[in-house]
Amino acid sequence: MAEKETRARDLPCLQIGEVADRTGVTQRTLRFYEERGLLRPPSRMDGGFRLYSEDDVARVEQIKRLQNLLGLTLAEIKEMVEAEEIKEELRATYRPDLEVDERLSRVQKRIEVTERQDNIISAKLEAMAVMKKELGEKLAHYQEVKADLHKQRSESAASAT
Amino acid sequence: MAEKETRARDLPCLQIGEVADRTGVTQRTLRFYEERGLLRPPSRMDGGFRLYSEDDVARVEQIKRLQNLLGLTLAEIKEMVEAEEIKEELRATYRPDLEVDERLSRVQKRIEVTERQDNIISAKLEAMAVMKKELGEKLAHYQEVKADLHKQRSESAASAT
DNA sequence: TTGATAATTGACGTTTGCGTTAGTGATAGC
DNA sequence: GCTATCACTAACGCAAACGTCAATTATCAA
Repeated sequence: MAEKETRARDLPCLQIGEVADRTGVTQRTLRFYEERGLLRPPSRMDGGFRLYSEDDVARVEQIKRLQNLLGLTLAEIKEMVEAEEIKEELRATYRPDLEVDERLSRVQKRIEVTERQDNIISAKLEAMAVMKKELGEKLAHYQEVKADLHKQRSESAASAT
Repeated sequence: MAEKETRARDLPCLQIGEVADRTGVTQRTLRFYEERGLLRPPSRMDGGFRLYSEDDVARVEQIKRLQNLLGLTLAEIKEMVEAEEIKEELRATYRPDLEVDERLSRVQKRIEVTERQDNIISAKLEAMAVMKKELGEKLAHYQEVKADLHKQRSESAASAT
């Protein structure tokens, strides 16, 4: 049953326009990502129209997060999403016993990639926390200056009467 | 005395090469930032060599932070550092009383810019925190899978004897 | 079946953020 | 005064990440 749900999620039924609308990127961008290997070549309708799945949508969103939040290049992002490919490959070709070593090394690879992402995020989070603190202090200072100036103005207005 | 220190910090005495070394950007980049209005045109030696101050170094570092952490474009960064200009202008032409309104509106401008930065940072921090949490869960999951596989392997090894 | 949309490939264009010469002048140590 | 750096301007170059036609074909609703 879990399998059925998985299949339902993977059922490609979205045209490129809808994916574009939902993810906020252009059709051009979707084709571009495909060309660069960031998205797997989607299945097609008889006429050749691309058909995307919900998984593909999730993937595009992930790419955008890696771009916007971490500032990674598409080349770097490609490396990371390739690890996702391996996951799906693992799930598809589920040959349980014999190749345990192979599966182990792939899980290991995924662990490494995930740890790298985590390191990047952690470093950025730290630096940004520092920056936010400084900004807060700055703001407080300006607010003070502003209050002073307001007082000055009202005083000089009072003395002018 | 505070004024003397400020002047000491502003004393331009660094050549472009040293600034490049200290900030980790190239000389080309420094000239480029100047061209784009991100750095004020520095003073020059008799022969025309640029002379930077410590304040300039700090500015370059700030630019780099805004680029790397927030992913802002140079155009956006320019807007922000222009507010810094106003600060220095305020400090230089310290005409206390008369133009209180003018000073108020400039402080107000700086407050707005700072708040914008703060908003960007806050949003990013939040999104990144979510991402970090997800990554943590992912990692935990993989570790589990890894442990399972290890167990499988040792078991099949045992049954093979 | 006939428009009105929506998608396809291919190719060239654009912006950002610098890199990279090239040719010339400035500074400093010996 | 020579020479080894260092810096100057000007101009062209370039990779990344798409944008923008153009010409053609699909899909779908009426």
